[in-house]
Amino acid sequence: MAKSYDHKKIEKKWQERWEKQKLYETPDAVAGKKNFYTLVEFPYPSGDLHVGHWDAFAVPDIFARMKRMQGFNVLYPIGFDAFGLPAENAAIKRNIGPAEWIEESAMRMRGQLMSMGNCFDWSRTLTTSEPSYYRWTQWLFLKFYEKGLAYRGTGLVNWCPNDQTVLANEQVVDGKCERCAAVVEQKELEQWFFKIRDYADRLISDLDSLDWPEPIKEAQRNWIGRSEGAEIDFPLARSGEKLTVFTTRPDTLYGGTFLVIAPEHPLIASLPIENRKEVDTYVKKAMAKSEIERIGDKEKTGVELKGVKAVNPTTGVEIPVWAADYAIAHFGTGVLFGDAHDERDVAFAKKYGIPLKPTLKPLDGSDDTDIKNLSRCFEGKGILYDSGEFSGLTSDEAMSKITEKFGTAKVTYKLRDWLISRQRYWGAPIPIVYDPEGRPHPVPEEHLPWLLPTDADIKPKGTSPLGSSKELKQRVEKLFGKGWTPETDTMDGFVDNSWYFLRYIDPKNEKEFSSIKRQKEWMPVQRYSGGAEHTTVHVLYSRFFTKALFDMGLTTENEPYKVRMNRGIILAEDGRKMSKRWGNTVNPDEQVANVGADAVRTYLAFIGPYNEVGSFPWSTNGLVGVRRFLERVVGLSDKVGDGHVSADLEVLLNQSIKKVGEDIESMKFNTSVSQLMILSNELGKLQTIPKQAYEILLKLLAPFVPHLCEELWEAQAHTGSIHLEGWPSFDPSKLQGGEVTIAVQVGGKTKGIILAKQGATEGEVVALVRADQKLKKMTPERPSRVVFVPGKIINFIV
RNA sequence: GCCCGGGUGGCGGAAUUGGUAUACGCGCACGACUCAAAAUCGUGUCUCGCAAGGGUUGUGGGUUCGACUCCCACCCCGGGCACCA
Repeated sequence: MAKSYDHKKIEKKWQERWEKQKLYETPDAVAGKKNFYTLVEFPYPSGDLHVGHWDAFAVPDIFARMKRMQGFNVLYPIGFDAFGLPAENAAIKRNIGPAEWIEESAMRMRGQLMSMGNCFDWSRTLTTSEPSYYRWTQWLFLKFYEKGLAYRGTGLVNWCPNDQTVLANEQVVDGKCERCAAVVEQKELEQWFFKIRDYADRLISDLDSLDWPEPIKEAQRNWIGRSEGAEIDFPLARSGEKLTVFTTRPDTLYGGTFLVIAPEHPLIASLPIENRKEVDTYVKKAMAKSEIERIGDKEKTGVELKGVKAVNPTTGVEIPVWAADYAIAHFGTGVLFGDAHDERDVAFAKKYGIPLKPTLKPLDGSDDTDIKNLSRCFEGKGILYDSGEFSGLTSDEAMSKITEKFGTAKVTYKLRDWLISRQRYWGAPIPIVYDPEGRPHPVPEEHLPWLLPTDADIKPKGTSPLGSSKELKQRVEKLFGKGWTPETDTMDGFVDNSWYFLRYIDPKNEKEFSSIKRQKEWMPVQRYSGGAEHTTVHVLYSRFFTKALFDMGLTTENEPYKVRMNRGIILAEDGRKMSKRWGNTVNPDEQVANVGADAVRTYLAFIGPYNEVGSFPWSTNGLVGVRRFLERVVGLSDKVGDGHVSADLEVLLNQSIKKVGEDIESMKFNTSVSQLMILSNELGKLQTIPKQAYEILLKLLAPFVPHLCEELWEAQAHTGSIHLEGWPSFDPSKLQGGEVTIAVQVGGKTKGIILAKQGATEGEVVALVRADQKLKKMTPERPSRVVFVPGKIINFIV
């Protein structure tokens, strides 16, 4: 009869005791222990924890706990990402103030987080919307401003008509707002930006040295979108002006028969255009289109800038200039030359009857009539002709030579500077004030935190809510003088969370945002896991922050995260995404009430490989299976006694210690759980379970099942916490028993297995096969060859 | 279109990195216990075959004594970028 397993009682008991004993408070340094920083993305206070949160926080806790047992001083912190759109929208939906909402929901979530039984150090917790935190967000803004990395710029920006604010490029997914899915519009506005583009090269090249999964690196490279090419000046005929184009294919320059300028290009306004009215109409129409419409429109449109002629610098030929919306204002120079070796240029030229001039033939010398008569567009690299002194060269040879003669080598990026202004209330106020002439000035440090006023009308209405605050207006006039006005935009929430990991390690510091001393003790983060959707947003931004601060001497690291991992997602039982709309959500609180936090944690660990991004359907049956496993472990304790550890059991114990430890280290929790099941199944077969063996099982299981293992450990007459025990070590010489199984093959096909003593020679194994009734018949008597892999395979080749 | 992953039972997934494919769990079937059911325990469970045997890791080829693993071509799924010059 198995002992009862009252998870509610056990989990409550140990959570209280841990808190009382401050078991998980992490000192900055412990003699004889190395510091180890492991991090998970902190939640925004949504009011309720869902299964995804359990997957995000309770599963990596297994890793943190093993590291603790392995003798590291482990920091596993948690806090709330409380500023920003999600939190504010949640508050507005419930019709209460964001500050109240944050307080209320953070309190409830804290309780839910506690129920996971994680080894979070709550003494270091932080909330980004608290003045003690955001004063440092503002301080960092001022540092960026000082270094010219924060600037005010005018240009076309993404505008979400639903959230009533501008958005960074990273927050626009397929032309829609990532939060509310409204189609994003383009607006010409003056906004604050961070110069992340200055770091584009380093953000790419430093990836090489990082031990990160390739897909994450690749996604960042794609996002930054580095292109090498050349800038080439095309002088305008009968004018001192010129248009500069960017191209990645300077080898086709001789065939450049027209220029294309982006409709939004500011230069259009100043060019001597004869058909000004027509052009202006086109520009207006193009700009009214959303990004989605523009991309969706396969048909290219454009208008010729009559009266404007550019000169191809290679030939001196005058060529027409067109405005067309397939040219993008913010890529390269916003101007390109059209030629016969680019599909888009050819399609455009054919539509409008612009002449084309092919200048490349295939490298292999194959027939190129179809290319010459323009029935096929050849985009590859080839051999040049009709290209002056460069005729006969290959594209690769010609590119650098033509660049040298007519232009300058240049690198450009898809990445745009980070737009950080938000026309919303719930964010850190940008610490800038304007003098009566409208010039910006930083708010002096002594006035930080530059408090978010409480008297503003927070409803989003397209202009910054802070503009409605009398208190802020008066504050500015009082401090700076009559006619001075405040900046009324707040900062993007992603600014707050670009540096939070540096605050956990020095959370109470009132003099610095994060001291170098603490950074030296803790940084870099050894393991960082989070959602795949943050790859080109938060992860990129925080890398940029770290690098910028590193250059200012404010951080010790050039890269914040030693290892970054993206987590998969937990689907509903029906294989779809969990959604209130489908009514298929799983409430973790209910599951915890039914089977306990320990079972839920272990089930999520068991569901699939944590180190791979996948989608895993929830299975209540699977959860029950894990609960049964834990009940069996409880049942085992009845049979624990002073038994002798057999040779076979010793091998299994050593194998288990190795497997479980290694798999936790690489976040393959599913296979460590499987090994623990194997071990406990084997122990269950014994009449008496040696105490020593049972206690090894408990220690290996403790990171997964922290409450129950503590209870069972105490029942074995221990007074200290199992979580303060050392992680078991294995003896590499005892990973194999005296006997090994050897597969017997004929021509590579397995016919059976044979048991041989460890270290058996080929002759001995052959003799065993000959002695086996069944195998004797199947194996050739006179094989042409025998392949023998000691301890593994004997292969008879006919 | 370019670039990353991936394709293994009814399902989630294993496979010591070239060496017994399908571990572990779920589900299912049968049995034990029970008046019965649930729970629990036991046995079985890739496939064809009564068996002896044979076949099987998306498809087709190749390398090798031996391929889920390496190479080539193709198909499909997931993800990133995308009128980026």
